[in-house]
Amino acid sequence: MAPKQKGNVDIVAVAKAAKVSPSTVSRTFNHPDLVSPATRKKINRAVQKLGYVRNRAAQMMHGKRSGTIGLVVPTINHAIFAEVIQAFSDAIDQEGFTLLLASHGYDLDREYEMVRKLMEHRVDGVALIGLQHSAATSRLIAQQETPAMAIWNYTEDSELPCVGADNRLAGRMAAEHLLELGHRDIGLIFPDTRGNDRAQYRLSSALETLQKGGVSVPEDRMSEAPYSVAQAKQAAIRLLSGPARLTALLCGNDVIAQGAVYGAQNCGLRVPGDVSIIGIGDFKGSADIEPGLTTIRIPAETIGTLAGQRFTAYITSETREQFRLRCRLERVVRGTTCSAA
Amino acid sequence: MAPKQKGNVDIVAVAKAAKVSPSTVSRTFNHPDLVSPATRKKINRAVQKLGYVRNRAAQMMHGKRSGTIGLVVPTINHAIFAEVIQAFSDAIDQEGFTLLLASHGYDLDREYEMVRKLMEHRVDGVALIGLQHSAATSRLIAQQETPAMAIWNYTEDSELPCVGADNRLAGRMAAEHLLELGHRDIGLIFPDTRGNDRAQYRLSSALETLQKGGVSVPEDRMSEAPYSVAQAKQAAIRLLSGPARLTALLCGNDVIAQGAVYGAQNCGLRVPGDVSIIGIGDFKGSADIEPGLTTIRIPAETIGTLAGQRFTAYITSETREQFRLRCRLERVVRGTTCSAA
DNA sequence: AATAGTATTGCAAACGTTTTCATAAATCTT
DNA sequence: AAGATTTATGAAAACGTTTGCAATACTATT
Repeated sequence: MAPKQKGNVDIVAVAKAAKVSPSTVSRTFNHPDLVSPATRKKINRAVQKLGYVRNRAAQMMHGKRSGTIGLVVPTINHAIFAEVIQAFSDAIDQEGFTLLLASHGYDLDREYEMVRKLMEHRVDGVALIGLQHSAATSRLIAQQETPAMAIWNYTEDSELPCVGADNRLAGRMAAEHLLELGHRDIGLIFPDTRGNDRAQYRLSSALETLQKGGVSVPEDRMSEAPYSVAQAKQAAIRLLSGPARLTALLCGNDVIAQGAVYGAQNCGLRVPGDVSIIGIGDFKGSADIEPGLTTIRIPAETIGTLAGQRFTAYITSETREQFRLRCRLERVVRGTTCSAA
Repeated sequence: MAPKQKGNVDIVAVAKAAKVSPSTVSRTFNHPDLVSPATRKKINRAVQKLGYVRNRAAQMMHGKRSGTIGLVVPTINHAIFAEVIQAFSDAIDQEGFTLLLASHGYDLDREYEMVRKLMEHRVDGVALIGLQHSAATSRLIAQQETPAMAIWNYTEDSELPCVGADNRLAGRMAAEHLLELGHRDIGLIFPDTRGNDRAQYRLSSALETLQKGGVSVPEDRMSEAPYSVAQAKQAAIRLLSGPARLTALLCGNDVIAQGAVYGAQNCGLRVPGDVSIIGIGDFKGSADIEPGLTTIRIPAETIGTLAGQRFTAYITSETREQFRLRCRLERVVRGTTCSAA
């Protein structure tokens, strides 16, 4: 059926089969209006018969766009990033772009390597998670004049165009919620903040808000946990079985919060009766656990979609005007928080 | 610091800056042993100064590999695929490849489009999830002679090289577990099996095993649920509040199983006291919920890593000998199953 | 029926590399 | 110290496209 010319089906093979010149074949793809319908039909038949597939690398060499966008994330294996990646991928796919994906495991030096690698493939743009990046990365982006953007975090003075949420506000909202409920003895469980501006912002603003509310959080009420339910559970147990009688736990993200819920239950404490727990993120599944997790919702899907749409528009436009989109946060009160005593 | 030649830093710019010919520059990258140390140093300095970044598209035009591998998944936004993608990405990255990722939402026609799109970018190989694909997809792969492999599912007679688990066995193991515990009234909740051979295999072999064990599962004990805790919960409630007095639920994957646990609890049934529940997959988090989910573990990370390693080896080898790897399944008994009454 | 357009096609250069071949310089033979 | 190797470099062709320009074949105008 498909005669496959030992794999070397290129535009000139098609031209030969259709008895026209390569130029005409090329034009049929790129400017069909300049080619007569009859010729077009001949060419399409030849394309069909030979199973020709366009070679974008070769096109690219004429200043055409590669049609790829690079996305560099800390990790793929994460409810929240998975959701962003999916939405971003769908959005750029809609515009004919393909996703080049790389992850760096929260290591900013590896992030640089990944960006470099993507640039070797001449991506039309590179999207990064968060606004904190190594100087080398910024220099590289500037030097190559590759369009770049930040996803997930928003600040009004960001260097890069960005689409995301205000993580400082997220930390504040979580703290305010606990404050409003009358909690004074509050523990914090956060991930390592190095190279993770999202967590950094959340933590510092939560702390600040609590302070302003007259609540101080000494060292022994803070704990660090990686992105893992099991380890967060351990961290919560440590905190809750310590000397301080905590009535609330503020967690850096929903996975940690989920672990904290199990940890509290494990200590024989009822949630929210004995201890209130709030997360940040509203991951898929946070609504489903029992009791439903109270959290500050960050609209991952919306962010991914918007980021994809804006970025492709940015890339294809001539003007290249900066954009900064702040996505609204939402306090989602479910079953893991209630007023203190 | 970096003078950036209006973005047109190519190999001849470097050559000019280092006062050598472009050939020598090229050689410095590809066959450094053929160029004198002194010259190499000059060239590296020029590269540094101009911020030159290799152009793989241009290399590719000389029969060099593109250095990219395409991965087409049903969806990224899925605990289980996210884990595979991460592991696969890391494994191929190790070998210098970059990941081109696309998703099709369980639509085999869209899968074809995605494969085609990846081939336009001349990926060095394309990995697909599962063994069931449209005829068009298979034809395209054969015609283009692009190395291809299947991830996640294993059968000994697969057309494509594959790394995965035997999903038939998974279904059987889950059914056997319930049978061994003495359950006779068993309900099934599975996702839509169209275009999803993993679910198909699991379902049919579970059904078959139950049958052999003398347990029949009439239509009204089967329910369909998409990949969503909330909807699985509803499906479980429907099943458990029906006329049949079910003592066990066999779920097509862990997300559904988790929903089923909540559904059972919602019906006032204790798990596993009143109803046993088993899932398939052992997703991240399945161990953490309360009670821990009994499941058939499919080692996603191992599969992803192995797939990446084997595929890159396959691609870079001359011989191209087929490979088929079956990853071991494991029955993980946690807290959601116990013997019938 | 001759002229001026217009629609369609082909030629050839260009894109940024790699690689074969040829050449020049350095080193080794004896 | 002359030839024989070996080492280091450069020139040019090739890869698969796109596109500006030139050429040809139509069509419309008078």
